[in-house]
Amino acid sequence: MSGLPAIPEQAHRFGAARTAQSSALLEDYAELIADLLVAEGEARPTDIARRLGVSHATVIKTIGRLKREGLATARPYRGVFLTNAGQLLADRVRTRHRLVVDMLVAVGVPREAAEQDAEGIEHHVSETTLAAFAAFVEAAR
Amino acid sequence: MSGLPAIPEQAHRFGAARTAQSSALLEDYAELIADLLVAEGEARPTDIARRLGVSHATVIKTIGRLKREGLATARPYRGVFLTNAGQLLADRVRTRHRLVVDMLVAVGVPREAAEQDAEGIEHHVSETTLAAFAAFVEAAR
DNA sequence: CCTAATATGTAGCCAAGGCTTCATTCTGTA
DNA sequence: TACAGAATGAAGCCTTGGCTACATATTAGG
Repeated sequence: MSGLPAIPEQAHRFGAARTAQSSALLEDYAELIADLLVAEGEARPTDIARRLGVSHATVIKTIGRLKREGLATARPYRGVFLTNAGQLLADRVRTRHRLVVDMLVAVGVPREAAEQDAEGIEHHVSETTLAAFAAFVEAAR
Repeated sequence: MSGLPAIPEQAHRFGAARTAQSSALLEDYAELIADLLVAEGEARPTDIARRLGVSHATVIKTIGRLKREGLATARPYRGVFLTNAGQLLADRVRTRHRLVVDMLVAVGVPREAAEQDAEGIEHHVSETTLAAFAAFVEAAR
């Protein structure tokens, strides 16, 4: 009863967590780029770098990956834009992010800690879990 | 009101999430090794590999890192053991893991999804948030 | 309109965390 | 007890996601 999970079960869980992690960075970029486009009208590598707290070179390299994955477009010195796929991703991520924060707050987590922890948690919330959060937050209002 | 967070604020959040991620793997290993020691009396690289769903070579390399960080000891062909620091980490991680699962279940997440998502979520739950979870789960019982 | 400051991009380095391949050591059983 | 099969470890490769340093392009002020 208190033992370990079955091996295939446990291997699958860890594998899924690794998969989620590998899309986390692209999700963060998509959301941030979308936010910058709304707030500032443009998304420049330098601004992205400042907000992520990394060097601009790192950002430029990652933008290349976003392009390879069909999520963004960018021309030299002209800023970054999202493709339809990128915008869709950003929308999903933003909705999920808000819901995670709301859920944390609803169970009593202080706002500031909720905002902080949501930044990492959000990437590991499945559709099933998200639906449960939505129902819970709704009921708690 | 609906704009972006302040830059230092946001950079700090992303930075903290990256830091949390970098300790995630060691936390998983510590917890799994502790569980194997209890359940089987020993923690062999092959068993660890099967449960994580990675190759044994990857595990052996990571065990080297655990040793470098003072969390584990291992002699060739003799299995892996935890140092005091490693055992402490494992205990903390296990407690946190259970609490995350319990909280998810308490807000209505199906058990299976809760177990799955907790595997990724747990690494991003701060002490503050953990305390709130504990209070919430307690009250919900 | 020139020039200094800023932004962008390129190159090359590093560690982490995967992998496969191959050599070596155990170990259980015929 | 010998040996086949399983476990272990080492080596070398790959991608991600960081970094610094340097070169180039853009832009804003005087």
